[in-house]
Amino acid sequence: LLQLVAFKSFHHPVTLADVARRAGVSPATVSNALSRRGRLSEPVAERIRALAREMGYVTGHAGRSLRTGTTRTLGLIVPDFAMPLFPPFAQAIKRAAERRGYAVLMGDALASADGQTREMENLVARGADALVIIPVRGSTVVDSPVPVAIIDSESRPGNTVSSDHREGGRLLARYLIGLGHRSILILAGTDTPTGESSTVALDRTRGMREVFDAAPGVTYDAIPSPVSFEAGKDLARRIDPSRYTAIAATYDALAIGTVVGLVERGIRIPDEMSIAGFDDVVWGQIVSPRLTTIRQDLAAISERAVAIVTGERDDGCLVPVELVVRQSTGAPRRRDPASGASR
Amino acid sequence: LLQLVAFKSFHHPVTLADVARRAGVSPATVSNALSRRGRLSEPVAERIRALAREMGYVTGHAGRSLRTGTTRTLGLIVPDFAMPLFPPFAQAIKRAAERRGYAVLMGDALASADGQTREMENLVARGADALVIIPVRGSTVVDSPVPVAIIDSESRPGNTVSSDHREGGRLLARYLIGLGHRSILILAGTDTPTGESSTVALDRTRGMREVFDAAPGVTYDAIPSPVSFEAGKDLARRIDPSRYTAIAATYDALAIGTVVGLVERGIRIPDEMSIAGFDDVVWGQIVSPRLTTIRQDLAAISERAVAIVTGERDDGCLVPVELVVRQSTGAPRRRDPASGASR
DNA sequence: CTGAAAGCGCTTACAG
DNA sequence: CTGAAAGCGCTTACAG
Repeated sequence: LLQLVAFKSFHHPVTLADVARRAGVSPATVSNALSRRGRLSEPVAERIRALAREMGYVTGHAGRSLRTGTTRTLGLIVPDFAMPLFPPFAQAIKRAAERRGYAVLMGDALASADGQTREMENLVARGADALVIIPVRGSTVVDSPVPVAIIDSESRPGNTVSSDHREGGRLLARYLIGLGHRSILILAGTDTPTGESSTVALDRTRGMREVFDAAPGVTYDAIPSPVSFEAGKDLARRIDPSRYTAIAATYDALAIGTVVGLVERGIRIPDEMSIAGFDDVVWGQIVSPRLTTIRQDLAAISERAVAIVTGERDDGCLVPVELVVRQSTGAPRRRDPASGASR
Repeated sequence: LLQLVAFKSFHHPVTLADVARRAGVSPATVSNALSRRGRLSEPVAERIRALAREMGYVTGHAGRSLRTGTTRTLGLIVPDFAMPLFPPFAQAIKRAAERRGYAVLMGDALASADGQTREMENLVARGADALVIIPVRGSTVVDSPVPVAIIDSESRPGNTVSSDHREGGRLLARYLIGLGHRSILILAGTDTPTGESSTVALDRTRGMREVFDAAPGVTYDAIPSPVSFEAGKDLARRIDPSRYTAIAATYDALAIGTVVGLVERGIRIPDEMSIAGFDDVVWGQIVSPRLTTIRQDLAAISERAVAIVTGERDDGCLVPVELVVRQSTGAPRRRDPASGASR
């Protein structure tokens, strides 16, 4: 238990100069053999590369950084790692970065705008070449000395990459109407610690409103709310289930809390109430019934954000989202059984 | 949407030499003012520090690393960020590292032993001063050129820091017996992709066996299994609920899957079946009923692992665990209603 | 096609 | 108490 594995072999790392000496050439030549193809005759280069490999040479990062002024490291700041959306998001960004030979330094804003700013300074001081930021809801991203890509909503000023949250709202609204719902409750999830509304929540709500407003015979209420699981449970206790046949929450955590709260009240889902959320978070597959949701394309967003920040592209984009139908939504069975149930 | 925020101010960073010039002293003196207290007269030092602050100087990491041979960066490798235990674990390790002025480079083994080895090489090449590894279940940690702290079980050879998983098993077993359970099913969670058993699962099972073996009138079966949520759901379909009054799974995900699977079969929890797990993962608070579990002290483990790897200490330790009672366990109501129900 | 030299930004041992 | 010098490990512009 007390023995430290692998604490033994703290060999001095082998340097370019070591390899050069053994190869009988200059360090410059080794460097050229390793990185700049075509500068040396292939046989010589290959001999040097083989030797380097055999000696276990790996490029010293500090030396390279100092010389090139670049670290090939990206800083990533997420709002809060404890929220289920962000670990898979971070994985996607890491993959996109690795494909380009970049490492990623993770920052966690711990759900506060100050934390976000602190992490920005931190990561820059650590030598991040660029930053990818998923901002804390309602926060402003301060100025940065290195390139920044922001992943948020199309409504954020100066934004770069975002899911088409508004279209997501429309997709969900159309789906609910198609199922036969005519009285819908929107849990807007717009309350933030800072008081500034989350543009993501706003866009999702706006998309739903557009569709509901245009649909004859459909009524809805939209109430502001925080976004957490707990908030959903609280709300579920106060909702009048006779007034609506469906609830659309702008975040899965909120939707899941609502599901759990309503189930505790003995309300059957989806027969008495349909519920849906946004983001396709893992929790949605654990709750019973499993949650219908709008899924973001994390891989596509990450790919673009990293491409921007590494200088491959300079334009942001709107990434399509997708409706994922599960068991928490269905035709209303209680109040308007006649109205075109689709199954 | 297309505009890049903060892309403007790519000022050349201000260097030590810049500050020195403006202060009319040598770079060495600025360095001394900034880092080595007492080398300069306080007024002079303070004047230089103020100037540096005003000029926005931050220590260039590459230069410092090259000179000192140290990066003050820790590499962390987790088995799989998609598993709910690891994001909060990573947060705890990051906090422990930050308290000591270390940044952390995150590695994700993506649930494979090869991935783990690859990440080790990666992080070392990136200049990690040391590594903290939570190994993939059933994997071996290969030799490393930098200090490594391993977070696993006391049964792993060469291990350094671990929760007292065995004691956790004992705690849970005693609790179930105290509730009145006499026929218990252990879901051992010992199957791993590599075929090597997970020592964590083994220790947990061992702790439970010890207690059950010593308790008169208690019988139990222990069946091997994988550890996922899906595996739990599958198992739940095949379990004969008349044979046991309680199920103890060595991981929460497995326990939660079992809960969901049994609930789908209409089995009432905890009246007809008590279920408990290990780790106190967030999911356990989303499932209904909420899960009784054994909680690890992530902060204490992380603190020690980081202390070891930064050279503050050289001894590992066994960290106590804690029973968290929630709604998924209770006195057996069905088969032996007489036997000392404790509530 | 190959090598010697300069220099990236720091810190520390040494000299004054 | 303060400064000049050396050097950490690389890469690249330049000279041969």
